[in-house]
Amino acid sequence: MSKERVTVIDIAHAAGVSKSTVSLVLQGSSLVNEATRAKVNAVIRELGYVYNRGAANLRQAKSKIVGIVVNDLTNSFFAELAVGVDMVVQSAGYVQFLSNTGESIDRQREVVASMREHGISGLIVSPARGTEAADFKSLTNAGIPVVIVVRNIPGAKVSSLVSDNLAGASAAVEHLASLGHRRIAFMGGFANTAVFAERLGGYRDALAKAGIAFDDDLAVATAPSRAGGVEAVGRAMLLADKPTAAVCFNDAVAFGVCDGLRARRLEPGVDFAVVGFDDVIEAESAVPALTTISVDPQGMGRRAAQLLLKQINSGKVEAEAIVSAVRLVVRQSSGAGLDTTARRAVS
Amino acid sequence: MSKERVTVIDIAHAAGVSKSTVSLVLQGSSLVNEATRAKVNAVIRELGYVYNRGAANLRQAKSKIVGIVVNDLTNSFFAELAVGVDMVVQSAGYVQFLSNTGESIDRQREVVASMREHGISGLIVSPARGTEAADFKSLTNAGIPVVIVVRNIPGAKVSSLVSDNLAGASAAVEHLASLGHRRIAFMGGFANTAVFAERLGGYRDALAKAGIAFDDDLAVATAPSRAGGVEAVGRAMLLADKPTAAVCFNDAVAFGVCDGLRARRLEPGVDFAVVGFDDVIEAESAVPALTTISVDPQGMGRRAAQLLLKQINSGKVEAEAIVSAVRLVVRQSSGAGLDTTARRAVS
DNA sequence: GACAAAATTTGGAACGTTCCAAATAATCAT
DNA sequence: ATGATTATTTGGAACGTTCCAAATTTTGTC
Repeated sequence: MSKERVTVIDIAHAAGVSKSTVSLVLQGSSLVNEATRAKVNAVIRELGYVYNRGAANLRQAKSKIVGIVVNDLTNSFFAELAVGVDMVVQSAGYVQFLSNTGESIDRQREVVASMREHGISGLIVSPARGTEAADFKSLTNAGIPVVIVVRNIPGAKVSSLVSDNLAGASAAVEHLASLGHRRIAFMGGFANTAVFAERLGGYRDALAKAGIAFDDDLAVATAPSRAGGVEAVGRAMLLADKPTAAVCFNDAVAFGVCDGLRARRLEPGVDFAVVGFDDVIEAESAVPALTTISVDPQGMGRRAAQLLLKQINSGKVEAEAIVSAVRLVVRQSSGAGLDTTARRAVS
Repeated sequence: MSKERVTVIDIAHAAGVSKSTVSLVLQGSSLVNEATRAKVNAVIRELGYVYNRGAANLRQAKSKIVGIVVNDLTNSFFAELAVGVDMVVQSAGYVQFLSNTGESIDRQREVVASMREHGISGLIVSPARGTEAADFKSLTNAGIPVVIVVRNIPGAKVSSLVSDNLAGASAAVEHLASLGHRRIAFMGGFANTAVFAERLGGYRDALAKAGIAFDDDLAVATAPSRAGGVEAVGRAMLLADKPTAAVCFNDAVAFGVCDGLRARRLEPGVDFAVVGFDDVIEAESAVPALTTISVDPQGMGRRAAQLLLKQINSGKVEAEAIVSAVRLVVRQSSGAGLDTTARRAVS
């Protein structure tokens, strides 16, 4: 077994029909007679035929393949985003190329080019830092829809789906202020990214609205990781006028901040309030459970995929910019009592 | 711009050569004259030609595409595994289909079939629970190499790459026993999986070797997640004769155990020793840093990919079973002092 | 300048599908 | 039965590449 590939012609011979008829059956056409359809299907099973999509694509030039490239799959936010995409892509009968760039622009360029050669009919990308609008020009010129997620690229004429970073950070600050905090830090994140700028912007806005002066020392930028959170809390606690609360760039940073606090014998949620951003799955089961801004990465992945599929099917590539609503989820880490289910709509 | 696809024939015309010559240039053949090569390459750039791998595959039947399917991308162990695979696959000029099954056998069957139709030339799979040896028969019959990772499937005639679960759990127990613990629990994991059986086996072996009787109450099976860890510690602490240490099914469980301990005002690494399994990235930066069995998922991903590529290139599909060595990484959570770098080879 | 040898180039014929236009078969109304 | 409809089936000709065998050009030798 396993010598030659079984082809549509083999099926045709064995079933005593023409290859055209077999093709019709394959695509579930209603033109073909019920009896022949059954016969052909039987032979297909019997000979163990497997459809060759490559050949089909060659003829029809529309491929049931999409690409997804993320900047850091190691980060569970992006892993969940990918899972969300996977879900809808899969049930639409598509299959996805997935690649990780690890923030490398070069890798990103390579994998996008490679995916293009392989004939993707759409691309979802969470761009590496430093990606420029021009980097997707060639795709869009070819009429291949592109959806940018998470990080927006100013000036790119493609669809985007980002979360409402401004409103989210703003709500976090407002929440902390309402609990009486005045020295609220902003911790973590690389300063030269759009997402950072937006979240920091929301933080400043809300501070102003609460009548609290912005203090440059309280905005401590570090890597957007758990280790970065540890570092941030270390730096902030060196200040003469220490903060009593922090809104963090993301949940990973927030977990790091909790770690750093405990290393200093401070109990997060009791001695110091911390709010995260993203609401990754661990946020709920951590101790203390993390108060955070829920952006539902999996949902974002699903929506991005739906948007992409819509564009693929509708032929026209009309850029659409969606900002995804976000909500504050109050849990223990901000010290606001034990009601895990309290939630407030934000945007 | 962007009306018709630019093809090899267009290039040929524009460069004043035949399509065969263009094809030769494309594959970097040494047969073609340096001057013509330059000319052709210039035209290729000028017209913005993009190679159509689908068409090429059709002719040559070998595809520069591999598939990877994992059972839970949300789990950072698997996300890292995927990143490892991605790295070597990418630099070998391949591109990968990646799909998540979420432990669904049906999804797994579907995506594998779909990938097959798309012409993958190899598959790496971390099988969903309940996968049977027969499920990959059709792939291997067609001469497509398959590498099973993480969870072995008894009886499957394909290559596998799993970590040395027995030696790992054994080393963890030995470590705890050497610190004076006698009531050592085994926490987390679904009881009906091969990995669970192996780790529990290692636990029992080491217990016996240390002259400690196995106590059924101390083996508490739960979901292999953070929440499962919280649950496990909850159940164990109900016992009259409480444990003083635990080796956990994996790091996620271990983190949950730490959470659960803290919720009971016990400090992990001080009042109770915990050892994880996997050594995910967070293990190092958590507080307390987690003593764990390092299996280096990214490294496993890389090795799996290398093994697969080797098999793809060598044509022959000779099943190979690799068990990947594992080592104990001693950090704070087991209460063995503060030397983070202490490490011991295990298998 | 003629011949052989080496280097380079080149037309088809694949690869496995889908599509089109046209052929054939079945059904219907008269 | 007969012609008109309608339902089904069917041969090529694509799609964009690679491969083969053969043709052509260049180079080398005497």
